[in-house]
Amino acid sequence: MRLFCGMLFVEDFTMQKGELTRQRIVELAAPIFNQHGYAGSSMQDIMDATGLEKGGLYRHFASKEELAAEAFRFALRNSVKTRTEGVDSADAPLDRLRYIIKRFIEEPSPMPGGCPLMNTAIDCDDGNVLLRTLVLDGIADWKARLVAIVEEGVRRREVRRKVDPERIADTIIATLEGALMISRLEGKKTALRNARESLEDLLELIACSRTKRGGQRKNH
Amino acid sequence: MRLFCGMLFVEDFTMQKGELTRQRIVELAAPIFNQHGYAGSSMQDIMDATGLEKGGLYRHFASKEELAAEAFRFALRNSVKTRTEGVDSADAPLDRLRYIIKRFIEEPSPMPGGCPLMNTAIDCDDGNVLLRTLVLDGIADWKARLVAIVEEGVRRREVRRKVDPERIADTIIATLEGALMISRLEGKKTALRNARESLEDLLELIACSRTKRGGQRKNH
Amino acid sequence: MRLFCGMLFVEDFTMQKGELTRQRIVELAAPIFNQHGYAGSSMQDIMDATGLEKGGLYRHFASKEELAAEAFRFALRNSVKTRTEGVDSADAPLDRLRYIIKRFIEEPSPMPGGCPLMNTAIDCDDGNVLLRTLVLDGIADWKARLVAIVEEGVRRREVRRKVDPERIADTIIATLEGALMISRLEGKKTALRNARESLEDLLELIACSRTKRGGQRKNH
Amino acid sequence: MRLFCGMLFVEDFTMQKGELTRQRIVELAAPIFNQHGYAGSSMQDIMDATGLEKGGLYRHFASKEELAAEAFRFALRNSVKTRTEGVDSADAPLDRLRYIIKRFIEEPSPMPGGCPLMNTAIDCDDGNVLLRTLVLDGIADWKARLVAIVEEGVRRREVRRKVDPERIADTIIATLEGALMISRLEGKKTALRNARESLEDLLELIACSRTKRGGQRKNH
DNA sequence: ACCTACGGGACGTCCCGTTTAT
DNA sequence: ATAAACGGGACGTCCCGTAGGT
Repeated sequence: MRLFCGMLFVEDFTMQKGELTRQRIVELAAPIFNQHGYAGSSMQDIMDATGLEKGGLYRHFASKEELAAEAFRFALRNSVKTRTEGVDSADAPLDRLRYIIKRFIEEPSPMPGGCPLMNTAIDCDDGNVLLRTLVLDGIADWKARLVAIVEEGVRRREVRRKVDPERIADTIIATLEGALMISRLEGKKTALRNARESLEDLLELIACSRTKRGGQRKNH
Repeated sequence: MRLFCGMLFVEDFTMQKGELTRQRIVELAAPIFNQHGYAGSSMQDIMDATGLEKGGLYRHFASKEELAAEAFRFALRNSVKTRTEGVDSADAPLDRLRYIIKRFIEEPSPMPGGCPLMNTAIDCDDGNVLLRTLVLDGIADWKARLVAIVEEGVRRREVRRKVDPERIADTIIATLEGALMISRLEGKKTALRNARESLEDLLELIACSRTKRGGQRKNH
Repeated sequence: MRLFCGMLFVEDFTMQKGELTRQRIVELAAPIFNQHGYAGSSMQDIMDATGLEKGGLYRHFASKEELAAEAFRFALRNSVKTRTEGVDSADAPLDRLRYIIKRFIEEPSPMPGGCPLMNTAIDCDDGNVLLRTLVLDGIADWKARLVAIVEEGVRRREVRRKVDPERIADTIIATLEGALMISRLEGKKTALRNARESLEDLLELIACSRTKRGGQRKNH
Repeated sequence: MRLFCGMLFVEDFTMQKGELTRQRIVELAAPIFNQHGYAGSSMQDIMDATGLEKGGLYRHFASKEELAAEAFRFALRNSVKTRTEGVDSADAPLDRLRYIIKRFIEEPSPMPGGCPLMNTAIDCDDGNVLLRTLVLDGIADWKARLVAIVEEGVRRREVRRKVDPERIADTIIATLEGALMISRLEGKKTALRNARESLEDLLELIACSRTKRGGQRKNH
């Protein structure tokens, strides 16, 4: 039996009906929590979406919080997958960063409600410890991935030695997430496109040889 | 009677007791809504914070939504005020931008819970139309302010002619807000400081004479 | 303010909205419990019937059991009222008994589901102490009423002195209730009509002068 | 293999273990359903009584409803058997009726919870079609038996020609069942005894020669 | 401005009837 | 025949936002 489990195909000959139901619940709950937040989503909403009753839900999850955590994990996995799909098509580290930025702008989130990381980061600003940890991990992962690429760039002499990889990672993440927020609010992609342009300026700035593409740029 | 003076409501000499109470409610409700979101904040929470009973609250606000709107207005006003305080100390447009960025980093938000704009933008992603409009206005104001400064820079020959002021505005806002989010999540200011550095790179990039400060920069 | 409260008009200037709602719940719950029994009726059924939510119901009744008890009281009051309406039109005790029997046959129960006394008697055969007491009281009341009429008949020399009033009361109640059960089951009134005829035979038997109507009877 | 002998299923020599278990389940389930009704009895109750697990139960019965039906059949068979035992000791039709009435009063029901017919009649007043049919059949059987006796009485000139046998049957059943209900409720046999006396009056009334026992009666 | 009443509805527990794997 | 798994749904508690009365 071949099962789609988040971003991975998992071979599991023993997966039970209950496990499938659990998966289904998670998949349907994820967009709800992502759109309305933890407090703004009710178990009734999940019941409506899944067609299950209370009993069916609570058999698979001990509490709303646990379900929300699972749903977040799923949403994050999905987002990461979409955002990183095809990165390997580029070889040069800077091109990989450019690809990632482009991908983010073009396919902001496969999950209704925007970026699960940002949504949940803000939603769980109060007590919810579990969610908070998960978001923190998510951000750390993302940052690590970007840092690795920048470091690889330095190693390959494509990126200047003095550049702080973490600064670049932070900046990319911050700018993209912030722009996504504005973009969603305004209902148009301008902010995202503007962010992309500025980030590409930034990449050029940290590149070893600036002259390569600099002359062709249009806006400055 | 309330008088709007600059960014703040100032009590008139004839302000009634009721009006004062209303003001007090708003001030105490703002951090609550900003921290826990609309759905996550209850009238009971407001009661606890103000020491008033429900009836007392509903005497001043027709509904929770109205109170939340008022609270958001207050929170936004407060944030804007804090962030723009002292901008006039700098004269050159680019310096003003630098000042604004520095201010944001150092005094991220006087309102517990972070930036009301971002929080509310994400919180009201679902139905809440009133709040959504207010946030949109808030972002537009902020953007307009930044655009005006960049335009002034162009006029003064301090900023290159080809630069799109809106792109700069979008980038600054996006990067600052995104970095604030990360910063709050991580519980340390690194992300904000990194964002600042990158934004200053950006400003230098759009400045007419690059040579001025470029040589002194440490990281590239 | 004039309120219909079960079988009585009650003058109550202070009756609140909540009390009205409570009344409404009872009135709508009574037929449900009477039809499906205690275990067979759910609070959800009551919610559906009243249009209220859980909270609205449990504000007025501490538990399902309490609501069921109140509903039974209402159902019983209603039944008694219907069955005794117009008894006073007859003066002679035996005629009053005949009238009561006739009334029972013709208007077996105003409450969907049949006689609340019988239904509840059988339904609460297990633990439910509260309901059991109420049913017992209901039966006792009914019996007392019939006993009083028979005794009055004895006093007026209309009924033979040796007749045991309680036996007559028990017989009338038993026969009517039993016949009603059969009647409802069969979906036709034959059993009730047969019971009536037999009961009238019985009344004639205990009357002082048998000759009066005996010759005119058709079936024996 | 089961053999129907008189009123009971009797085990054949070749009866399998499974069939025995099924029989045992029915016997233990019958009093439970008879006492608490269909909705008030749970499969868990049956499990507790039989010591079987759910799977064991469902091996023998496709559903709760089927088990309840079987249990009712058993309970009814048992009741009928007890009530008719020894009727043949009397020869004269009226005496047989008197015997049946006496038996009913003295041995109201061998099945805990009272008469299965009455209990189920009232319990299945709502949807349950299968049970309803069984009860209807049960009543019809009983009535037929009584009608046959009365008709035999007419044939033997023991009962007046004009008497409607069905009326007598209906009256006897109704009165006995009604009295049983009262009796069980009150926790004493008075109602049953009173019913018996009245029914004996009735029998005397339909008998051809009244004089026989009339003079010895005490109460009128 | 307080206080209470009101009805809505979320959450979670428990157990029910049924199915499945063993 | 057992035992666990499954999804349904009942019950009841708590608190929410709101409305009125005082």
